[in-house]
Amino acid sequence: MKQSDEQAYLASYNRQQFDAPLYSVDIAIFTLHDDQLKVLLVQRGDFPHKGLWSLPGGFVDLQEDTNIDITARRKLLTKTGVDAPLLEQVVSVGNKHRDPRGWSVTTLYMALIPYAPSAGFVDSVADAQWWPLSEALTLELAFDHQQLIQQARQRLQHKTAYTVLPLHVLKTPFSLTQLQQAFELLMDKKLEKKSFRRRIANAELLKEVGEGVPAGGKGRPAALYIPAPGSERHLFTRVFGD
Amino acid sequence: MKQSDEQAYLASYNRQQFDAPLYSVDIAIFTLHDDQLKVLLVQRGDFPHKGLWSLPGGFVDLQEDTNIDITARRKLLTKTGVDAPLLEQVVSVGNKHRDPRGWSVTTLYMALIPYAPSAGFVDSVADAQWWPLSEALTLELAFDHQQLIQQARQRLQHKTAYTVLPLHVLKTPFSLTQLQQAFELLMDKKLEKKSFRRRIANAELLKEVGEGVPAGGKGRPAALYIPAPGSERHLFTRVFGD
DNA sequence: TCAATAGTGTCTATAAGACATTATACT
DNA sequence: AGTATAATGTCTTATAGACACTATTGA
Repeated sequence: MKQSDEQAYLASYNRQQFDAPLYSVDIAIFTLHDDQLKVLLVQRGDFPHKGLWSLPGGFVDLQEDTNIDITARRKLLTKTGVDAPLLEQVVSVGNKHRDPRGWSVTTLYMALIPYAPSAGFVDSVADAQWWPLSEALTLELAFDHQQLIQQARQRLQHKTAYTVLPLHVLKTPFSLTQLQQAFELLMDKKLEKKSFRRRIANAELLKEVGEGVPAGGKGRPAALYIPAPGSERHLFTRVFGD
Repeated sequence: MKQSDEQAYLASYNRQQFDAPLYSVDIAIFTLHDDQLKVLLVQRGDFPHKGLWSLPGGFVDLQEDTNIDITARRKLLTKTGVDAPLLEQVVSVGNKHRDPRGWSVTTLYMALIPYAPSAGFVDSVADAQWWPLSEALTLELAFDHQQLIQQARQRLQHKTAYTVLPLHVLKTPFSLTQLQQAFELLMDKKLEKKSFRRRIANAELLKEVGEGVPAGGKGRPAALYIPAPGSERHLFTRVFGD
């Protein structure tokens, strides 16, 4: 009978009975290009804030989406043409004022992808564009997306110090010099070459797969590597570059 | 005119026009008591899952709450009598199946508080109770709260390795032995006494404020400490107990 | 003096910082 | 040979682990 009480309650439950906040997801996708950290923005085609640049994102499709990770991936794909298999949740922000339509909550995701494969695709979407982060930080963005970008960037910087997150922005195979440059750009900090290589070598995260041309086309050829399986989940017990 | 277009849009915007997920916050509050990590649970008085134990939490009050942190703090206070000034966001979980009423998103918060001050208060709220974590993990809890507790516990354990989170579960003043016990219980791992004390001393996080009785009432009295201002934000560059 | 708890000394192991040196390619 | 880039050697420094030792209290 307790069981049937619950069923009666659910049968008569009306989701619209209580006023609820708007709920959305937003995605900060970063990449490296021209020795710069770039973020993908889309120009809003609808109100509110029509015409302003913003993070890709949007509302949950209650029929199609089974969870919010899927919502984030779908929104990113349809709005920008970019597919990011590894979206990481950063934070949720919810308050009365961030959206002119009223009380609103968003869950912010972050991801890193190599530049080339997506660039072609993105270029075909007229209103999606990679922005150098330094420029993006000076734009007037929709909603509180300026702050969201900064939170994502902070998480990025922090996590780079004890994970191998930068692996995700490189096309494979890559050289150790390229990997170090990726770390340096994501951390916004120069690293000692020897320390860097020791750390990577000791962790046994990479597989050597041959040789390639050096950076700049001159000099000694560099050994090339691909990530070893499971390497993305490696955690260092000591932060880097302190 | 672009401005007035936007205003016309907002004036005619109907929040109920699109079906939205339910949105709630849930809070996992931990404390230490009887040498055990405990979590605060409330017994559900309403459907769904009436009668089951659950994390305190609930829906946003669009009139009263200005942001979700405030929602979390208010829900915790009204449901359990506990006021936690430092709620930390853990993760948001949203999917089609976690709530029988349909698509639902929750933002999970976590906090640590000293046992005594709240315990009295909590005891007066009939349906709120501290549970040893080991027991809580065997209970049938409402919704996906079993998994939420585990995620909060994991974050707790992880953060204890590079912050001074355990400071928050102690009544001040405390001895270094008590502090070490707090670390050990939160990390679920024994620590070397000398390493622990060296680490704390080097970080200059504590202020000595006298002497007190030793643990167990026997033996040499222990020096007592309080946290120095700003110590809660200290980050170690090397994880502990590895 | 013994038991119990608080606190210190000291040696080793690990990994990062600094920076000099060697290696391999192209012109 | 000269230059550019890749890769390594090695000394110093910082901090954790291990564990023995001393210090201070009450019974």
